[in-house]
Amino acid sequence: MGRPPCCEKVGIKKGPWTPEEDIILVSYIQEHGPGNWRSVPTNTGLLRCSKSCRLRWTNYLRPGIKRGNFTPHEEGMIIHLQALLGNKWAAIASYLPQRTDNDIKNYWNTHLKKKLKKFQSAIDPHMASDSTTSTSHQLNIVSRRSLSEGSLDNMASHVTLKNNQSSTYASSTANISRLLEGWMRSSPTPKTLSNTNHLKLNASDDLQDQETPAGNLVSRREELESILSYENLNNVASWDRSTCDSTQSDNKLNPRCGRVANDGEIIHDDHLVPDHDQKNKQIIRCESSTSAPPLSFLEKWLLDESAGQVDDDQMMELSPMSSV
DNA sequence: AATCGCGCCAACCGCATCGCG
DNA sequence: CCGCGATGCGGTTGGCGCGAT
Repeated sequence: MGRPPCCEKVGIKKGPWTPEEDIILVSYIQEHGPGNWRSVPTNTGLLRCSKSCRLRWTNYLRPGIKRGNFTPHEEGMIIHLQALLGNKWAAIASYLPQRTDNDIKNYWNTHLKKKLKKFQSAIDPHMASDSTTSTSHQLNIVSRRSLSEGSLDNMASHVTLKNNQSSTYASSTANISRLLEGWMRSSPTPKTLSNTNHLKLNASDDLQDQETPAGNLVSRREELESILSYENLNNVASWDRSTCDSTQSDNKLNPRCGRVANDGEIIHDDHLVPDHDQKNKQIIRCESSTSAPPLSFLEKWLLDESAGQVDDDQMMELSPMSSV
């Protein structure tokens, strides 16, 4: 016999919430605070299961939720974070505090997937059907431009134009890197990167052994570019993402299973191959800092990339929200 | 005006994970 | 360490609205 449904109790109401139910729930939470959802239906008299109450609160009634259209910047962030983290909607949502994971998930499924398809067709018809080409990698290219230029639609037309200019474009990592490199040069906030070394497409590169230019910013950028490289992204896509579970509110996000020191510096645990070992999980999960935690590596990078495009309000949004 | 098809999104379902005794 | 209840998360569904025919 299978597991009984969560809300099998007779008399439990399902379906859309009424304004009256919303009011009851909100006033209860105002008084008692969110949490202890099990007791909410009993204490309020709501004929809803605890899950339903929690979902209604977190996805709809919670204060500070922004509804309506996603901005191009939000779009870019979602695409980029999705490429890095996969379908970890809660983790992605923590970087867009005004959006719920459900919202982001819906937006991804209804809008961004389609846009990606459109983009794939534009960038290379073969690529779109080539299962060996990492979707994450394509998305990273898209998202970085999207962050910089404002929208995915612009990106698709940009790439179409680029393809027309060069009929020899092929879905190779080299060409992809060239595309990315071209963008890096045209980035609104160019950085002093080593021209020869700033795209690393070999997953066997040992990051620890690389000589990096002085300055954390540059080394981190190189770090990320390595992460974003084709092979590494495939790795990221294939390993169990839970090993870098960023849903823990006090963890620093580190896409490559390193540790993030309090100053934001990445510390690699290269011996920690992604696996299901719980002990490793404990190590991989990054230590939380004390008050006013520093921006994570990824946040800094995102901020950096979109500099000049992001207004102050959006900047504020970049801090991962502590769980409610 | 009626019907159909489709897109969107709130909500559900079930598994995973956490936390406590 | 283990079991169990509570909570979190992500995939999926169903209903509503709207445009096309």
